[in-house]
Amino acid sequence: VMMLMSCTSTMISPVTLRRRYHVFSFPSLVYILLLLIRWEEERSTDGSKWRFLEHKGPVFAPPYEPLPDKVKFYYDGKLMKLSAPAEEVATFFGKMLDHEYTTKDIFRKNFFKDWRKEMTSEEKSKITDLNKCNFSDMNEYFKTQSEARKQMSKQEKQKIKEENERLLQEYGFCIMDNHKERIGNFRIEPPGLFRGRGDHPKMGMLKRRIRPEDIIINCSKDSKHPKPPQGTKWKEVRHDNKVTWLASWTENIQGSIKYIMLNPSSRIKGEKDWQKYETARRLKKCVDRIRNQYREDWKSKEMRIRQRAVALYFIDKLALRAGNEKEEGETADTVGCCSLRVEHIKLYPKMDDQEYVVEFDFLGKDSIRYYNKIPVEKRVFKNLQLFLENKQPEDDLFDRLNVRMTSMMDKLVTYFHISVTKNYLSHLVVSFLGDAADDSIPAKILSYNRANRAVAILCNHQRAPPKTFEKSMQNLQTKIDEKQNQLSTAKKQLKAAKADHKASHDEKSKKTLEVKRKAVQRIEEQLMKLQVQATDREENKQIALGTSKLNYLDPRISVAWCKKWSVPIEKIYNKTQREKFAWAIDMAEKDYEF
DNA sequence: ACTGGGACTTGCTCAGAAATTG
DNA sequence: CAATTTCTGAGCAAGTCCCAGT
Repeated sequence: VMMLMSCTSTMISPVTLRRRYHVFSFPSLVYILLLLIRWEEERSTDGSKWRFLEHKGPVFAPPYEPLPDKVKFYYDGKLMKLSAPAEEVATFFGKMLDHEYTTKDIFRKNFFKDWRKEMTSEEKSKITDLNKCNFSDMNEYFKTQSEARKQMSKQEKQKIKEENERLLQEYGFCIMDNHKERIGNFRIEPPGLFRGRGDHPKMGMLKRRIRPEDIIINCSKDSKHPKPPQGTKWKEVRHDNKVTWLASWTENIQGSIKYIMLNPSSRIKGEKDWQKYETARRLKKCVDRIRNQYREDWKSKEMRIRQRAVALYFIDKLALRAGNEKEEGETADTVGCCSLRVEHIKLYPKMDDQEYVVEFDFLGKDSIRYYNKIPVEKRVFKNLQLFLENKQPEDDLFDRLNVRMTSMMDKLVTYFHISVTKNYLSHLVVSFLGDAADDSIPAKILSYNRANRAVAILCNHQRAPPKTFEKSMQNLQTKIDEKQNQLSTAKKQLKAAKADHKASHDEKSKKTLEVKRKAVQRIEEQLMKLQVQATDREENKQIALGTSKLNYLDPRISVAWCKKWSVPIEKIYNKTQREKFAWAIDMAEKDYEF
């Protein structure tokens, strides 16, 4: 713990992230002026996040449009006209008829309960059984509608696009400390049915419509405050520069607060991101000592120290999440390291040719299954046996341990989670990204993706193989075969051309020879590209790369790697990603070391 | 010291855009 | 050019962590 504290105390001094603003779309003189002054400034030390903040407030969901009369609803086979509020909620369900959710008992039960609350007393007395409700006409209607939307003419589509663009220009940006910044989510979430993931006890509940009266606005005192829609009022307007959000409201399912915040490309998010990697980098310096320490702690007299040491070992080795406690019955039953229960692990003193194997099987974040078998050190194994003694399956594995047992524990776990995993992961990448000297660009990118994949696998970022995977794989294979045929044809032609040239030695045959040679080369390149693509896709079948690329890999490593091997940055980051990582692209030189 | 909840990051899903193919 | 496949971003749920109040 002391080691960690000494690590903490060398915190980076109040962030000074240099940021250059290359792009301005704001057509005002002010911004042209700002463009000329390259802006580099100190952040304050008192925890304030900004000095000036001005925005136009959120965009609300469009009001409910009642269904046309031709769309019918039947209860128990009989036609029924619903009141507008009841009808609106009914349409939420009607839209989802094809979704698996609507077959789930909990979903149906929760929906029905909340739906009844919106009914008139007359409706309430009639509609008592969801199974007797017929939403199929509604469902049909919405399908037709979306079909119609797809069939719209180019001009109509263009018009919608322009309208969206206008909304984005008006509400999608704010001014924070002299800069125009993109807002992440300026639209208020529309009403609908809550779609919790996994076995969520609240799935199907009505997510109510948010009104201006629910919204707290946050902006500078001296800014032009956003105007609430005509005839309405904000819940509150405050001026809190210790936080980064522009607006917030309380959601009715869990009672938690939702926010309107800036886009990842914004200064405020970029700085935070940069800080995260800097913390991880600093941890690199003391990680060895920490590892030695927790190994020592496996022998501690105190049970809670031993539990902590084993938990840390898991987090370190397997990149498990910390596992905060959560309220029972409020969310799906998922766990992380510290909240593992006896039922989630199995111990095998011997398994095949390995000793001391621990088998993990539990639902983690988003109810994604974590399944893993790993051999551990004898001492860890013995400790685990000890922790399991006299316990029921539903008891906590680490019963003496609480993520927040002490503030020290907080720090420790925090460090491990954000640092060790991430730090370690970045290391992994470095080693994977090591040598790419004479590979072609596609081959280099393959090796980049492999490094990315290694991280994703460690973090258990799985995905279901895409529905069309097999087919698209086959298509690719066909293409490869075709290319191969093409290649052999081209090679034959080349050979013929060579012979021809040898025989005649004239200019014309020389030219043909050159052309053929080029053709072979080109086809070979194309073939190679396809083969690399096939390998990449095959390896990527069950793994989602996005999250680790966006949140765990220090972008400066990627950028440096690109510079070092002359891989264009566009090959690994798309436009949005380049915006998010602008700070890293600006900062990292080819010799950057994590 | 403890705890509730506020703030912010992470991560999945799906619709629509873009690219590719026939 | 339409049909199909792939990619991208928006949307929002679900985590983590920290701070303020007791």
